[in-house]
Amino acid sequence: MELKSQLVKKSDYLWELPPHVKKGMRVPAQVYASKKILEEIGGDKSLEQLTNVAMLPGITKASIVMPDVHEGYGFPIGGIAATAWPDGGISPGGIGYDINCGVRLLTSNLQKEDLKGRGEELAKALYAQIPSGVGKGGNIQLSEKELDKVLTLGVQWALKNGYANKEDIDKIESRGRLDNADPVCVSEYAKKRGIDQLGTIGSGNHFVEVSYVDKIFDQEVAQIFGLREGQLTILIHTGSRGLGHQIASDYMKLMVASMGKYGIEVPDRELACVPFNSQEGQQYFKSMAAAANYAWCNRQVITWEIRNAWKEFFKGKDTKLGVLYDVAHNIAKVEEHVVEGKKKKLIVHRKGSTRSFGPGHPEVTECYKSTGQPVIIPGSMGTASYVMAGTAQAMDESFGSTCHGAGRRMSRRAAQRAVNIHELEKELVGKNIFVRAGSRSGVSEEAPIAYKDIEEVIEVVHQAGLAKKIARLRPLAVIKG
DNA sequence: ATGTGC
Repeated sequence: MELKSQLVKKSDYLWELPPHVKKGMRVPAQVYASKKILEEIGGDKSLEQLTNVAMLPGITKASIVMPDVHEGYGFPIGGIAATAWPDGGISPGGIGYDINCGVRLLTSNLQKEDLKGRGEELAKALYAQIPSGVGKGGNIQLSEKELDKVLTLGVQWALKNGYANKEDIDKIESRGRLDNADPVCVSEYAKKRGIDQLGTIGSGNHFVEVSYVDKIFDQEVAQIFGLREGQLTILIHTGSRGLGHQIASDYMKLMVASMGKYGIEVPDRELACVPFNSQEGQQYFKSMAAAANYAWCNRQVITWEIRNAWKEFFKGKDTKLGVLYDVAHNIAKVEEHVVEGKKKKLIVHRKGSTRSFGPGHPEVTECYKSTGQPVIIPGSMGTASYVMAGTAQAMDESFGSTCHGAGRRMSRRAAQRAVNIHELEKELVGKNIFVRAGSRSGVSEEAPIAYKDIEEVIEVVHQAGLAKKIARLRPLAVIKG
């Protein structure tokens, strides 16, 4: 029977496939969605993948997806899989090819009016300053030894080398550094691909976007986050580039080869995993941490590039740019969660899913302790993005996780076919949004119709209590690969 | 996502 028709309604925003729907499921499969979102789910392999994930060794409580779910490599994108520490499975497919793909939000001291009539000019100025595109290198020359330091130190490297302010560090998830990173576990080829890509955006759905605060939903929290209506903000969405991609490829291959040794069987090779505490598991985890550090460093160097361009562009004005927060949405972390009343140490895979740690959590930075961590959710190109806050309910239900974006509803190819690029460009200009991109086909793939409605996705996680709406941002200028 | 594929 079709999986979708077997979904059991648990609440207005939560649906479940019980373990008996498919042989081998160890836990239920859960979908956070409204009725409207549900209509768009299941046209691809995402539900099949969700139930496959429920078969992972050591999977705890449930295999979970958010309303932005869509098909991914083995695991669905928009999902969370927590396995039992120390010997539950760790799977590169549960993290994705772009290790520590994530989003950073910068806040300015300028208002929308300060940009009036200069949107296109700003897009050009930023495009000139920030390298982008597939396979593109950047302007920073690293020696092999320095690259190893980036992999080990993350944003600490950026601070030591003048690309970061001390205040930035506290406003980055895990302070921009995972200390278990080990460059020895990273292949020479992966390093070669990463050595000249620090400070670059890449392509696909990666971007730098100048936006403004269009609406505030929670005045008190917005004030603590440093947000006010009309304020210019900047979103950075990118990850670990060729380096992370190569690490993912290297270890997916290794895990397929070593899985049998541990007696692990999974329904799809793309779910290949090994015990977290096995030699291969640890090698991957240390390598993944190195890629995560690279990605945080990448978003930090891009911040530095933007700060330089901003200073020049708004000469004579208050050009200070602060970091509101930086989140990873493709990563695995060892975390403690309460499951069935008991504290448990888990390996939490988030693939296209964002941490949403609530108020008072020890891992939430001091300045946001009272509000819960900032959660930054980018919408599709030309639509809104959201700033949310983590909740206690997310800690109870979804291992402290929420969605990561609008989520595709059309494949890249389908989008290319469906979108008339000239009309799309006209439409964006009509909305006063200036896009500067290296590839026109790349813009088509990212057209808003290729994505779900961000408003609906946000409403689901807000109503479900997994994150709280704080502010909405609207785009003004976008830089893409 | 990715110097875009077995």
